[in-house]
Amino acid sequence: MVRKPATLKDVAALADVSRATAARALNSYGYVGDETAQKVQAAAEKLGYRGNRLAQALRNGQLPIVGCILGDIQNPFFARIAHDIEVLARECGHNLVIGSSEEELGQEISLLASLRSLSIRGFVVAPTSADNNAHLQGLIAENVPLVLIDRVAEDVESDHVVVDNEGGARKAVEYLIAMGHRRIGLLQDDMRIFTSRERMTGYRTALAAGGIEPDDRLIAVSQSTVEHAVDATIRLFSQKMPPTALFTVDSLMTQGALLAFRSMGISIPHDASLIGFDDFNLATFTDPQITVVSQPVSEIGRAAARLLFDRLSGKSDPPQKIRFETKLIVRGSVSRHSAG
Amino acid sequence: MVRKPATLKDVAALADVSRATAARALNSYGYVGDETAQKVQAAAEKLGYRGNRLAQALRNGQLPIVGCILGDIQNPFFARIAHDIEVLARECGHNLVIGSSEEELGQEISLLASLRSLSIRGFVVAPTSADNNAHLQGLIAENVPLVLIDRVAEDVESDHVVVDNEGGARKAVEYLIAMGHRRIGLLQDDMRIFTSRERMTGYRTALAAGGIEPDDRLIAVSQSTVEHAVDATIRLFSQKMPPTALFTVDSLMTQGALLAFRSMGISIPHDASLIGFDDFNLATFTDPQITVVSQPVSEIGRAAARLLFDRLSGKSDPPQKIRFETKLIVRGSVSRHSAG
DNA sequence: AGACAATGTGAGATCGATCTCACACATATT
DNA sequence: AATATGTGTGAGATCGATCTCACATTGTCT
Repeated sequence: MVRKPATLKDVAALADVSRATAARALNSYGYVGDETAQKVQAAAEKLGYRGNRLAQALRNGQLPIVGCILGDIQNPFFARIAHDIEVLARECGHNLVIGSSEEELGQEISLLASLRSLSIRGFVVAPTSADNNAHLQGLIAENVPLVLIDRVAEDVESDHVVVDNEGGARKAVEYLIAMGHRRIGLLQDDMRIFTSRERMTGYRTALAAGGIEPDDRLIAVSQSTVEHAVDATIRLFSQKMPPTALFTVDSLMTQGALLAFRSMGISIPHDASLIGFDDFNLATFTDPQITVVSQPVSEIGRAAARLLFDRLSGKSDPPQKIRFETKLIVRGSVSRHSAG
Repeated sequence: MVRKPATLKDVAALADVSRATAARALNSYGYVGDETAQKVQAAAEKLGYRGNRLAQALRNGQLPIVGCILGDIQNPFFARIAHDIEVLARECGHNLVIGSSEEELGQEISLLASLRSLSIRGFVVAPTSADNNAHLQGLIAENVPLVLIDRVAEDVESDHVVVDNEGGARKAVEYLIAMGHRRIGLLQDDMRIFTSRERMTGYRTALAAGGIEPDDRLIAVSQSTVEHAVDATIRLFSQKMPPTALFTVDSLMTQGALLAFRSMGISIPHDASLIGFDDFNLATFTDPQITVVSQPVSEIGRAAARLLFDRLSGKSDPPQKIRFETKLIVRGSVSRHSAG
């Protein structure tokens, strides 16, 4: 009952030619007689011959698969990117392996090792850590195509696609300052993460430009999930002198902050103002709608995939560094603060 | 500059033993002398030997990868499932290849063919079509482990994990009827999709039980994206006699309906009532909060992965069919309709 | 002493596709 | 007639890991 898939040998036997000839007929290279070619085609057809990509890959050293290591596919930002990469990979005859690092460096490393032993052709990685990247340097050293996404890793000379995190954060905080806020909270990820560092820098730069003394008590760190962000927000706003405005560094955190505010009875924008980094589907469904810094999510995955497939098809330019602009989208979650 | 990864041959050469012995030492089977074993270990260590999973797979016929073909990773429902499967796969030493069928049967078929030629060990599939499934039957015939998810395919005898779609839809519509609605709209997917059929059945059953004549003009079909759902909702509610309540069959459609209502100036629940199938993150962020039929999303992926890995480890029970219950979560998007 | 296990090791086949090489036969060129 | 060129085909090596088998070398038991 358990049919094995047909092999080239089977096809060759049925067509009564050698394996070499069968291969020539099916891949159309070298000399093959018309008649022979047709016999082989017919035999292949009849047996439903598909070829074994594993064997092919072993021979030529590479599997037509690209790997993608992201923080978490459940984050809509990464889901969108994964989707776009998959579409382009499919167009290029490749499949996509996905792994979540869950923002753990160890997991990122072991995932990468596991995928490398598959002789995968190339990788798109959103590195967990900005500076601990021997594993990525290893890829470069062995000439394995790599595109970094969303985040840059120091000392790793590869293509990358990022957005202007610092500028985006700066715009957000400058806007809050312009609206009269001076106690501006920051809800951010782990500082190992590149985007977190950059957004933090933007935050500090804007504060400095506004002549505001930074205050560590206004900064909360949390994992990038709705649940953790809720807790962090509650901690932040339970202080004696809570912030009057909050800047959150990604959309899951923005959602967490919203939930926290609701549970604490803090009304937006009356009791506190809010700006989030990264626009999200439902930012306009809330009342008021949420003011955000948006990034061109739909471009990032496509750009990364394009860079990767350029490399795979042999391009060997110096590493390309793409940086997309961010945009402040003013909605209704920030109110003017009359200085106290 | 381009180091190739070390092979077993390299290790054997460095340890000054044969390939066979090196393999025995590294995989600990057969007889190997202690001293020899250590020499080999040391050599492997030194060369950073990793083994080539491709070659291993070619030899034993299977690659430690499972494939996952879903409608669209961007749908949070599928993203969650993909994530849970990936976690379990990782625990079992497997990687995950993801493909989006984009609800196209042709794409599902070609994706599956492509993954099969990789000698992937097993599949989790959310089949696009309820009845056109020769490709899935082919898997079963060749004894490739397959778990269907979210949807069942007729005549495919395999494990599956679904939810009680019909019951969920029935509960939703019964609730609307109990609240006095009689012109109840349905916004659904393509009828090829299994869940769509079942939810439609639930809808009809509830109407029949309530003594309400079904009316095709109250039923709109749309692809499962926010954008398409917006259009479909607008068409539905632009009629002379629009519905007084709407039941949407998934969370993206629910979001689309919300957007459409807003753009049409229809206020919920005052001008129209709304229930969605599948709870979503932000259903409680809107004002009013959205009443939904929830399904245990976090269980589905895990259950499917467990079934798959049970098969992979040799279990050969008759196909298991898991069906999770759904639950009506009453929030604020349905109002009592005083019959007109 | 001779037979028989237990313990170690290596040579070579295997998985499936591809590619180099050598060989066959035709036709064309001097 | 002898050499070159063009076509078509098959034998066998290769990719890397694994596994069967055969062959050693010990030690143990009658």
